[in-house]
Amino acid sequence: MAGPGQHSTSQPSLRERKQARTRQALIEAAVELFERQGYDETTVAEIAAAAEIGTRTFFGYFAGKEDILFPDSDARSRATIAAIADRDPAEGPVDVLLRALDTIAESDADMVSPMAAVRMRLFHTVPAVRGKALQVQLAAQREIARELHKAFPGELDQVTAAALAGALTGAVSGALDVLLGEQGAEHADPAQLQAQVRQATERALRPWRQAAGE
Amino acid sequence: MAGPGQHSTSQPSLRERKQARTRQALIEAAVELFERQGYDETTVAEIAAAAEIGTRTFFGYFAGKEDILFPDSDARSRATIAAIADRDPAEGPVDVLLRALDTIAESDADMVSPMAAVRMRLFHTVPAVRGKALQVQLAAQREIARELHKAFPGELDQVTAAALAGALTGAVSGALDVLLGEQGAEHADPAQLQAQVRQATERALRPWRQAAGE
DNA sequence: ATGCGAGTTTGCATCGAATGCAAGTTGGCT
DNA sequence: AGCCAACTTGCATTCGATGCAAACTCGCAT
Repeated sequence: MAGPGQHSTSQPSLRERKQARTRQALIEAAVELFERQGYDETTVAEIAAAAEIGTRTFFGYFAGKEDILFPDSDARSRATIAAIADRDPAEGPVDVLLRALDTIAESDADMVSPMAAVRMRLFHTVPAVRGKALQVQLAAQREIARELHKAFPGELDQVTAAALAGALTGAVSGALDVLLGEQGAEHADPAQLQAQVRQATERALRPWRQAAGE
Repeated sequence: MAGPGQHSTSQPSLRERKQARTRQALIEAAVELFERQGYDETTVAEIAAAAEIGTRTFFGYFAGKEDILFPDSDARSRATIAAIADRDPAEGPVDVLLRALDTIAESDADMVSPMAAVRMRLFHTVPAVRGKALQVQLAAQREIARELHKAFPGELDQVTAAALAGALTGAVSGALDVLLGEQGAEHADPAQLQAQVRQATERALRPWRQAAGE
């Protein structure tokens, strides 16, 4: 093997601390460079050099150039799954998902990170980044579908659970696509943004509230 | 410019016929090679050679290696837009979308093409192909959202239209992902496959059907 | 029919992402 | 101290993708 692998749940060793620092340095260097020169104009070699590691080593930390824009890519699905986990017995599937959506919007520090802005701009301009982002979304959607089916075995079979998960992520990303795609998205008020997403999603999923069980 | 560009609506000239043949030859050669050797093991040079054109010329016909798996990528959005166009005045947004999705599921001859099978297998194994497929889907979704908003200006603002388009396409693709993603999808005969697609779509859209008209 | 010109094809050179390989180097642990 | 495994790094290589300039082909007006 070539690259570092994540480790135990115990105290971080010197090695792990160093790797974490290197990883962070890579991310910051990349964001900085992407912002200044653009994505295609920045080479992996430059990023590695800026983080003071060998070019070859970069690929030990990230599988590809795009991947550096999606560290902790499964944060969203983890949050959703957590929301599903501690659900109220009275809640229906759609209620749980909408609550998860609220939870994410509140606790998601990623919406305001400097990287998020860069990522969003590159999403609209660089096909490779768009492709990667959509793959991350699909992975999350699949994970959600699986947990959803596990949490509501009687109510949702696998296909229906997948449909619901797809409907949720599709609705949210669709709304965000419009809200953030328009110019001036960077100066938007997060709270108002969330309200709009919430409202649009709720309307799109409304039929599921009653019809969830077949 | 380097590559050929599509032409008028009139009679296809000799030039255009040749290009169409070359394009088709490229597609068939690529599918054949992908099938036999796998995607990563097939180089663009091989595809071009099999179609008897220079390697450089390939990129005049397709922007990248993945793109050859998605010719006529906007067929779906065109069909949807057509369905939206000739809607009944009494139909609501959901009704129109449901009808559009039905039309697509039925008239989509692409589901049984030899390429479709290869494409589906590669979707699950090759990240680049998966990314491209998702981008095509997103493009269609956006187009649908735009037309939907245009068709129901008073009823649907842009955000809601996008959320609705995302929810429906997400639900269908989510259901298909589960139903066709499991093993054995490749060995099913076309008729059975088509039936499965129909069933998945049906179940994914059921909640909206029951609540249609609102 | 002839020949001009736009549209195409192609080879060549180049760049950059990505990977295998084979040393080196470093940190963890006894 | 010293071994072992994990990690780093450079080197060579493959392949996708693009710019460039020279050939070539077809459509069309004369």
